Amino acid sequence: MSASTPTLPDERLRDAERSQNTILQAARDEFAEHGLGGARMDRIAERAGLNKRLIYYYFQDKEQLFQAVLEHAYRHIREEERELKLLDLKPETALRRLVEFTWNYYLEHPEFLTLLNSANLHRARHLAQSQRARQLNSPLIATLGEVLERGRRDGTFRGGVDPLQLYVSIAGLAYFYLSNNHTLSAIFGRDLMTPKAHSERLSHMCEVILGYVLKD
Amino acid sequence: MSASTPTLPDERLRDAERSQNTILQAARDEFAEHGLGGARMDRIAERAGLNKRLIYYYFQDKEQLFQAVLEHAYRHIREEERELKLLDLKPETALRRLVEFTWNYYLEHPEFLTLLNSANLHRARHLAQSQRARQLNSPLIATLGEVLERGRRDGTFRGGVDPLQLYVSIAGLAYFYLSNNHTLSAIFGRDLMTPKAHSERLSHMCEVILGYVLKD
Amino acid sequence: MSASTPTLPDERLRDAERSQNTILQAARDEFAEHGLGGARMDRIAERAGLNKRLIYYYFQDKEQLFQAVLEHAYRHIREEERELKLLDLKPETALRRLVEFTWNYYLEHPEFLTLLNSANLHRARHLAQSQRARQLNSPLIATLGEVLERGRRDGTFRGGVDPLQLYVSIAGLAYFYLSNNHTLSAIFGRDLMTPKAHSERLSHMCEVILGYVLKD
Amino acid sequence: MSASTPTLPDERLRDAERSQNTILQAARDEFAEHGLGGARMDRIAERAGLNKRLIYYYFQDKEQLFQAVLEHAYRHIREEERELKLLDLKPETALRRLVEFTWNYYLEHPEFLTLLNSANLHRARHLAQSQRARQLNSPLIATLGEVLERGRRDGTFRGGVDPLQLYVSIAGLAYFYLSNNHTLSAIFGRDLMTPKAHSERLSHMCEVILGYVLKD
DNA sequence: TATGAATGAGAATTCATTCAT
DNA sequence: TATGAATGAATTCTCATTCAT
Repeated sequence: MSASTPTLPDERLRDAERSQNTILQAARDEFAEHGLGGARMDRIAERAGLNKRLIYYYFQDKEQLFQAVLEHAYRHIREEERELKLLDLKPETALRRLVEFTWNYYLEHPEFLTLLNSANLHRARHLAQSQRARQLNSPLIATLGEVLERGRRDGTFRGGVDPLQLYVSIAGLAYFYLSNNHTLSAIFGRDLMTPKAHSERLSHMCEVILGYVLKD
Repeated sequence: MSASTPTLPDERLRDAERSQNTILQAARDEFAEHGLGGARMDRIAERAGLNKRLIYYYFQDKEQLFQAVLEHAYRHIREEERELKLLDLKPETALRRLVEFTWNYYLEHPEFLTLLNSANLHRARHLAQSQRARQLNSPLIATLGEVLERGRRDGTFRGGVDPLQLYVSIAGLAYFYLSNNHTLSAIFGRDLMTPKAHSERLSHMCEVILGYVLKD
Repeated sequence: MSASTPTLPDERLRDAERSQNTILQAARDEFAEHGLGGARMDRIAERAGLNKRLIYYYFQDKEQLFQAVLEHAYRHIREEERELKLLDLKPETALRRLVEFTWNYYLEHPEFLTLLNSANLHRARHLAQSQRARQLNSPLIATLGEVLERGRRDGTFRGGVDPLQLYVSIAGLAYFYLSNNHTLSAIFGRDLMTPKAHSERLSHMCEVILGYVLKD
Repeated sequence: MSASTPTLPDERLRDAERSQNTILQAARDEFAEHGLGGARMDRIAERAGLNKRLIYYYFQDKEQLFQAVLEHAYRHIREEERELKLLDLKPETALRRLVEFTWNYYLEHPEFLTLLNSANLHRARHLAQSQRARQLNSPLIATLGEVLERGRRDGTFRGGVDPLQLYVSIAGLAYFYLSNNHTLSAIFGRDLMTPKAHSERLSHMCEVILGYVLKD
């Protein structure tokens, strides 16, 4: 039946790719929910609705699967960052946009945060082993440096700001709030995940970052 | 001396307590290094130099052991925070001191960061189940609020600063840098853990936080 | 023959089924010999000549394995009971045949007795949880009732005999002798398991039961 | 305080004896509820409200504790049987009384049934090792033989009845009903443990046994 | 007599992974 | 490409028992 149609090879390829993607998403969710140590290959197969053996067929083992998931996650955020086109905006707007983007991305992709945590728990060896690690090296720091320089030149920004430090700060302001919201909520008894709380946090972040960079 | 004295019963007590503390420290290290899912009860016993069975004797199971470790870690940082005596200092100094303390504590207690990560991965259920959770609720936010208020009144600080937001920001600036240093280093190709890098980060944090709070 | 035919998939199926049956028999023997509490999963695997993991693969855990064994045992005796075709015999012969069958079945299936003991020690929760419990409800009581009624009508049997009471009595007469033969032997110093003793017991049982049911 | 009173040695002895009895009762309940394999020394200590070490002090190990429990149980039923004074009654009354006693004893001492089951599961090796085993050998069979003989002589009983067979039958009629009531109830869907059901069973038992022994 | 601390051997169960088709 | 069957090495947890006082 299907053997007689010429589209088979392509279809098979597409099926193969689709299977890999299904596995990748299932794995991402499982790793995000349980961490690398707590993730179960059985559950990944179940989530994917595919045979467990297939995971090994495509990804060799749990470690390499995690690595693939991690690469995927990085590639995704990098692509979105590229879409920002910060250099098309005036420096202050660009910076504000970066802060907003970072906040919103973390908010909408909580799995990214836990994946990062897992990666760091394992001392980022999955990135070190990744041949694509360099591709993950975002041009964002360079772009941010250019934004800061332009701002300094047009007099709106102070000078002497290290773009890497600034980037880490922007990320940290969003990350800690979202990644640790469970312990924070438990201890301070305040729900940090309401829409109102979210918008207050974003305002706060903008004030802190722009207050630091803007001249007077 | 103690061998001939009636302190023997006490020593027995002390042994039990010492064993529990030894287990607690070993568990803290193991959980910090491998996360809750990756930690091994065998290794904890080995680290403690005690029989594995004893862990169950004192802590029932892995979950409750983790909970005890977490409570312990929180109690420790809360005690240190209390020592800061921020209200004895003038507001600007107090704030700077809090930033420095936070940075140094995280730097010297990397296990605290990974324990927090694990706790959050499990949605802080170990804190939720802890009857001491409330005691962990540090008076720090209230103290910080008082510092901010004093600064506002004496004209050095701006008004309208939410102490919880500020605390989360201070923590976040330190936390992200240290907790994620492996992925950051891997991706940006810069060693963030040299003494020089550390002192630069602390300077940056102070500038950001004080720049935000100080008037003009 | 089968190796060259398209029955291969079937063989695979048969392997799974065969493995499950092998496990079931090994488990039955182990449970019969040591009770539920004393049975060892390791030994079951060894008896079956299969990997221990496979037991969990097919039966989830020890409890469900026991349940499966119990269902199996009941199904088996019920099938044999059905073969008796008591309604094809005249009442007295039918009753005698039931007594003989019960005695012989218990004698030849000592594992059935200990399985029942284990099941009762656990308050029959394995049957309560069994969805097939009702299927195990043999039509024997109804059949026996019919036999008793026919005997009453043709004047050989007395009336007013509760078939359930009678069934329990028949079973009890055989069960206690065989199930408790070790303590009985130890205490009364008489070997109850010689062929002669067996045939004497069966005679006694027939006399008791038929003496009770037969008119004068 | 207590060291100065002369009653101390006695008191201590009495305490020792009391402790042993407490342990014995706790053990009996635990073994009855869970069987030998399922019983837990920890739970026995807990039930007794005494330190676990003390059990070993008095009973050496689990096996010997079980043996002691078993001996105790046998001694108890034998004492009660002796109280029956069957030889003071006329044969028919004596036999009826034995049936009633057996039923009631099993009904009021369900632990005896499960202890017997455990003992038999272990092939009565605890009785074989017991030096008191012979003492457990009840004179009941001899007594029952005498009752039967008297009945035969006075023309109320048939001859040729083996007292051991009869005793096993009496016990079996009660035992199976009570010991297996959980599986019987589950399968036949009839509650066998109501007072009404109990009295019906006892009537049935008397009819069966006396119907068998009484002439015509 | 009595007890809390400690232990080694084992027991159920889990998990990543491979086999065979 | 896809899958159900099978496995060995852990892993958590349990249990009877002993130590030390």
